[in-house]
Order: sequence, then C-alpha cells, then structure tokens
Amino acid sequence: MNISELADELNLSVTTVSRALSGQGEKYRVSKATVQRVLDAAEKHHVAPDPLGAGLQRGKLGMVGLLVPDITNSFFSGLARSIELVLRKRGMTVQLCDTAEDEHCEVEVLEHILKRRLDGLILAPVGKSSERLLRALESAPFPVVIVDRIFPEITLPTVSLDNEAAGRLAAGHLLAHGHRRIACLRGDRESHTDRARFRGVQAAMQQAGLQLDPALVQGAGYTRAAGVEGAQNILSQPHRPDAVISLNGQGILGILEVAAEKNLQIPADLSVVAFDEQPWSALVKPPLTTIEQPVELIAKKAAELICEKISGTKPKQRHIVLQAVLRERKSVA
Amino acid sequence: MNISELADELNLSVTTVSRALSGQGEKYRVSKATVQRVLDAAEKHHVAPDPLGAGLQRGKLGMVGLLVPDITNSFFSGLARSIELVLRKRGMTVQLCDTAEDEHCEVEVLEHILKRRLDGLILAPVGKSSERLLRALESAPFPVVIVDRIFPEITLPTVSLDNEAAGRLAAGHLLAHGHRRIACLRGDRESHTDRARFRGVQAAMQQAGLQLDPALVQGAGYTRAAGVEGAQNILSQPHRPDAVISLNGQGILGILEVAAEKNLQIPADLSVVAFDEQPWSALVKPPLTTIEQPVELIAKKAAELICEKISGTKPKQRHIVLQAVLRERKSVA
DNA sequence: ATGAAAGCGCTAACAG
DNA sequence: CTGTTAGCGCTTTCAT
Repeated sequence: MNISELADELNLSVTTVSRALSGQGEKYRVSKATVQRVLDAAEKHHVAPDPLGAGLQRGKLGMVGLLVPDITNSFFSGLARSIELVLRKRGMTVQLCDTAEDEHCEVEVLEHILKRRLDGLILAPVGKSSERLLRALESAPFPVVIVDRIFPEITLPTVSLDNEAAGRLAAGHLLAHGHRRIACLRGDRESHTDRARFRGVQAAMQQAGLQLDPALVQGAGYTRAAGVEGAQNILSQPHRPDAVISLNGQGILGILEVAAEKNLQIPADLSVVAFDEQPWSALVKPPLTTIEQPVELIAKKAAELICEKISGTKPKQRHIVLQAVLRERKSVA
Repeated sequence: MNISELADELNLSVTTVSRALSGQGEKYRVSKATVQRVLDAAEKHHVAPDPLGAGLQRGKLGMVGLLVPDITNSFFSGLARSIELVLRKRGMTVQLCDTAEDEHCEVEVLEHILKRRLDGLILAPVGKSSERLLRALESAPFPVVIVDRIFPEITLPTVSLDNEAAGRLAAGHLLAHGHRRIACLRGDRESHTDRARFRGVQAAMQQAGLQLDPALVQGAGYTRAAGVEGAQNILSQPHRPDAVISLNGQGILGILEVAAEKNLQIPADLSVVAFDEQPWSALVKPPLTTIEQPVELIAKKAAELICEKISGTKPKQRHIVLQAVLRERKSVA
C-alpha cells in the first residue's frame, strides 16, 4: 500500500497525506486532527512514503556512499560504524563499497557510483591520486568529502589526521626512550598520508641530530602481505634496528609475524610503535604502544561535513585536521 | 544529463536510447549502428540511466540491505566485504546498517528499513528472536536471508555454520589433549547459535564421560565487556579450569585480557580454543588455536541466495549449513 | 527498426 | 485548511 491508496481510504488527497507524513503539516496548515488521522492510518497499515518516488521528485534519495579501501581493517570498520550511526540519526542511509586497496578497482567503483544517484559520498581513497581518479572526482554530480588518505591535488573538503605531527609523536617517543637506530615500515609511498607521517618521523630524527638509515625504511602498500615483506626486509638487515615504527595499521601484523619467526623479543630486542589502535592492541604480549587516531571524531566530522554540503550550508572549515594520541603500553623499552 | 536529453542530442526517442543502454537492443531489434551510436554518446557524456527513474518504473532499485550487529567484529566485516563484492559483480549495491549488538536498535532499524525500498535484505541478527523482530520480518515486502545467528522460529532461508559440530570440534580437540576441566565462555544464551555451539561442547564432554562444571560456564553477550566479565568469572574460580573455549569471536578478547591480568600463561596454565579466526589470531603469543568459519563461503551463499530470491528463482536449498575448521596453533597443550 | 504515450509514487507550485 | 495538477527519469506496451 502506498500513500495514494492511503489517501483514498481516508478520503483525502495524496497531497494532504504526503504533507502530514513528511511533517510539513504545520507549514501547510493541515489541521492537527487530519495529521493525526493520517499518522494513525499510516502506522496501522505500515505505510511510509516510498523513497524512490520521493527521491525522484526531490532529486535526493537520502543516501550517501561510503567508499573504503578495506572494511576489514579495523580503522575503516570503526569509521563505517560511526559514520553510519551519525547519518542514520539524520535519516540517511549508507551505501558501502570496498575497493580492496586496489587503485584500479577504486576508479571503476567510483565511476560506477557517480552514475548512480547518491546525495553525497564519503571517500577514503586507496591513497594514490591517479589522474583518472581526480577526473572522476571532479565530475561528481554530488558533494564529496575525503577522509583519512588525502592528497594535495585535492580541493574537496577533507577530514584527516595531522599525520606529520603523528609521525613526530611516534619517533619522539622512541627517541625519548633512548633509541637511535629506528626503522620505519611505510605504507604506500605515493600516498600523501604515508609521506606526511614519514616526514614527521624524519623531522623528529633530525631534531635529535639523527638520520634514518635508508635500509631501515621499507614497506610499500597497505595490504598485510606488503607489511610482511617490509618487516622481512627491515628485520633481515645485518645491523638490526633497535626500534621500529609501523606507519599504518596493517604493518604491525607484518612486524609481529616476522619478529615471531625470527624469535625477536619485544621490547627487549626490538621496540615497537604502531599506528592505529586495534581491538587487540592491548592484548598481545607485550601490549602495544600505539598512535591512536580519533576514529569516532573523524567519522563524526566527515558525516557532518557531507550533511552540510548536501543541505547547501557553507561548511565552516573545508579542511579538518585532527590530532593523534600516543597510547603508551609495553612495546617500547 | 539524462537519457532523454541524450535522445534529443541524437535525434532519437528516449525509448530507443533506453533500449540501447539497457542491452535490450537485440530484443527490440534496434539496429547495431544505432546501439553503437547511443553507447558512444553515453560514454562521452557520462550518461547512464538514472537508477531512481528506472527503479521506480521497475519496482526494483538494485540494492540489498546488510544488517549486522557489529561491523567492527572481523567476522562481520569479512562477511560484508565478500557480500559486497559478490553483489557488486551482479550490478547490485549494498546498504549497510550496524545495530550495535542491540536488540532494540535492531528492531528499530529493521522497521525503518522495511519501509524504505530495497530489493532484499541479508540479516545477521543480534541473536535473540523477539516477537517484534519476527513480526517485522514477516511483513517484509522483499526477500530476506538470515546469516550467522539463526533461530528456530524462523522459516526464512538461512546460511549458517553447523554450530553444534563446531562446538564438538572445539571440545573434542581439548579432550584429545587430555584436558578434563574445561570452561566455556558463552555469548548470548538466548541465541540459537550460542546454544548450538554449547550443545556441541556438552555432547563431546558426555561422550568422554565428563560433564561441564556449571561454575565454569560463564558469559552473557557478544560485546567485549561481556567477554571480560565472563572470563573474569571463569578465571576467578577457586578450582581453576585447565582449558577454556570461547564460543564467539569477542570472548577471546576477554580471556586474553583477564589471563594477562592474572598472569596466567597460555597454554601452560590454561589452554584456549577460540571461535572465529581473526587477523591477529596467529600473531599473539602463543598463536591461537581457533575454530574458523568459512566466512567467504557464507557470504557467497548468502549473496547467491538473496539474488535467487530476488530474481524469483526457487533456491535449491532453503537452509544452507556449512562446516567449521579447526586451525591448530599453539594455545592448546 | 523506431516512436508515442502511459504510468511507477511522490512532492510542490498553484489554486481555492 | 485542502485539492488539482504537473512532472521528476525511466521502462514498457502498443503503434507504425
């Protein structure tokens, strides 16, 4: 049953029913009594305005897309959860797409999504800024907000971490503990995020009058396999580091795996700081010292930003930058 | 630009353009040349049929809902990832909802979702089968498939684990290693899934002429907090168990946390088998022996089932039951 | 091989 | 305070 059948049943016009149901009764001066009558009948018959019809008419569907590189990564699943919650409260729904950390897949999905009708898109890019991606983004017929992995070419609104500060935080902590030979497991080096974090690490080192040994800078990508390979490279060096920073959440999996293989004790043989707090960070032995991103806040800001863009309000800030926090546990000695 | 503007530009009717674009050119005998001309122009102008218009006309939107209790739980994020992938390949999109393991929230979201237009819904229920839930489900105007946590009252198609066999597998493994005093960290006891797993454990014990000590059966819920509390209860018993089974993926977090607090060595002081494989299962010390669900297969089956139901094909089986696998590592001695 | 026209369910401008 | 009507963009009969 749809609202026009409901209207028939109540001997009202669709218009009135529509107005009552959409909460515009007040505005159009529908009598309180009528509104209530409509509401009751709608409740009774489980009738609600069909979003397709409404969407077609209004040019909006009440749905925003969420494109993430890997929903399996707890950072992104946390993000998804919070974003969905915020948007649901505002009566919007979320369409999920996972690009499997694959640049090619990302562009394809994006091009596909842009043709479909969405009110907005929150995009956590794979990291690289291919020309095709940028072109696809430019031609988006709806607002787009970028989270997490940003790149400078982009003029779209972004919500991201102060990655450079976070990098400094991680390296600074290690330096404060007297470590000098510090390794760095990077993610995708074309990614602005990774570069900023790395810059932060370098800056902290330089400030201490030190330099990173290039042989100890490894890793290329955000997959688990990439993490393992990078860790492998780092920990196979003849002159082993006494500390390592994982610049992304997947990397730590590689470090732990390889360290276990090589029977390296953490933190006795190797101190570790890992980006991204995970459900199990505190549970491994030793509990991991991490750089925690304010996931919920990022999600909230992104959701708010996209809502503002959708409703046409000029957002106060176009680029929101948030600070990470050091969660000190036992993996650094 | 929409297809009728495209039609104008090509001096064709919307009809023809629509037919060409939807691949029905053949069927309606649109000339090859015309089809190509339309395709080219569409490509050039980034035009595709608006799904809202098409959806309204056809009564389908090409979107299925996915309702999970906790996208942050790696079982569900794995599920989401695979489901989304399968459905995307079929040209469908996924609407994600997270019910935060909350029964109340689940019903609310569900009632809301049922009013909106979806082609189908894949539901991983919170676990309990409230009357309101069942009623909401019955009145669904589109096909629904239940995954993971099923309950007997339900007549809808389901994809789930052979939970009883999985329970037997876990307990059997412990018994084979000579453990006699076995504890069990349960999830939500009103959940059929939890009960089936528990039944399996009991069955294996009985077969060995043993019985579970009721004091060693703890836990109530699928949240992390519930896991911690249950583990607390189990490990504070005067007569401590020599082994424990976590009947769900969150529980193991509690066990590890409490075991660490109490300075219990695994597996020396306590052997552990945990349901659900996690990205970090192999990385903790000691690496965890787990009961692994075939997540991808579950996802694939569920996606296929919902597609069959949507397209009206009679599915071969209504209830698909899959087997878990024991992943033996080092947490049992 | 192509087109005209109806209608999917809704909202909003325009009456009254 | 309520109703009439047009039209959102599309697919699909029915015509030609």
